[in-house]
Amino acid sequence: MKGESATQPRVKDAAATRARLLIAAQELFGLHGYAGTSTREIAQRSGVDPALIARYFGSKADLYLAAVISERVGADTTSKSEPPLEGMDEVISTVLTLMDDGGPGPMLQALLRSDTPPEVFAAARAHFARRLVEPLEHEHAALGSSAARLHAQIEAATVVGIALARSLGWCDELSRASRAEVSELIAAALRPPTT
Amino acid sequence: MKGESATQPRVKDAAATRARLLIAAQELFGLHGYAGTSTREIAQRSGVDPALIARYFGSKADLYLAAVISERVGADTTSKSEPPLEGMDEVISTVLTLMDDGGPGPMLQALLRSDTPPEVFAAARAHFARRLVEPLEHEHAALGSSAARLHAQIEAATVVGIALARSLGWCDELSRASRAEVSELIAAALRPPTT
DNA sequence: CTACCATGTCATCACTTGATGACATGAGGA
DNA sequence: TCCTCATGTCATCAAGTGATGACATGGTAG
Repeated sequence: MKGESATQPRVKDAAATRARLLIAAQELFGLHGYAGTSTREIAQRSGVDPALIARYFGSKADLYLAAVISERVGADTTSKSEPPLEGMDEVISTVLTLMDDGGPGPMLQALLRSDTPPEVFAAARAHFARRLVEPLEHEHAALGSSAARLHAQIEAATVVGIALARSLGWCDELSRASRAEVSELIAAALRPPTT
Repeated sequence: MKGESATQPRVKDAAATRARLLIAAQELFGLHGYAGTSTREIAQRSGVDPALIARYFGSKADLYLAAVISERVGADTTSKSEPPLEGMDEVISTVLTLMDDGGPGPMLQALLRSDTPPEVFAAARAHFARRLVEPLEHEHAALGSSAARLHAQIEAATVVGIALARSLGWCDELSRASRAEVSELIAAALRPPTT
């Protein structure tokens, strides 16, 4: 019996330190990207010795990969189930919310930057397709729309573009507008012909 | 009379070296961002000694700033006139074309990355507003649309988002689609109510 | 109790970065 | 011609990078 309580931090707990590193990595990579984040920063933020990154993840690139893969994008990653997003409105509000909270996130950073290791980029791409494009594609398919995939990809890119512009502060009005308001506008812009 | 011909590279020509540095900086910063590009890379690509960056621009950050400011986004910067883009269609095709040619470009890189020096970010923001948002805003205003500014900003973000997704290879179908096709789809998505 | 091994700490490596100043060179004026 | 200074070259610095291996420590099995 281990006998440790969850609230009291155990002095030596490999799983916990690994998790702390992963969380800090997600936050920092999500904010500053791969090249813009040093392993020492990650270690400091998580209160862990830098050398443990090598022990638990192998290298900085591997840690980045782990951060991208285990990132929450609209669903829990803790539970394997990850209920998929259910349609345009949910995709929009999810992306806007996540972006407001923690910036672009590792997945988007990986997609936006060319300093991303190819492995990581592929993983991020797959993530993007599965969490954002697929729900939209299913919605299109259900409505009998033609070229469902392409339209879904365009919509996903639109949502991401607007969320980026808003949360990174490219435009005054857009950044000032409330999340609900922006949600409304995106939905209106993307859904005129149907219904 | 200097007596040099334009085609023959002069052995010592401050203006030419400065220009070469600036062009290389625009290309590399546009591809790999600020932190992802080293001064030595820029120097090597332009065939110039790294130390001259300091001489001609002061520092890496200053060079970045110069690269952003003097970047072409849909118009010549060489001539002060810079005829503004004339409407949605022109904005779309311009952004798509520039992105296909040279990647996101310094301005977008500056907007996308948080490692951007504040000065540079401000300059990029201004550039974004002037070259992309304003033309769209005028179009809206001309049509008597309400909230012209906000709508213009959303449209600009949409165009940029889709262009990013397409040129960076986030989605298969979107990246495979021809520029004309994508142009068409964006225009169709953004212009349903009017006309 | 003791010995072992997972866990954590520390010093340090080789390398790259941006930046600086001393020096070489060549063009143009006196 | 010779001087001068803008221009270009080079060696080098201090700081920071990712990574590695030796060592300390403490929980736990025997």
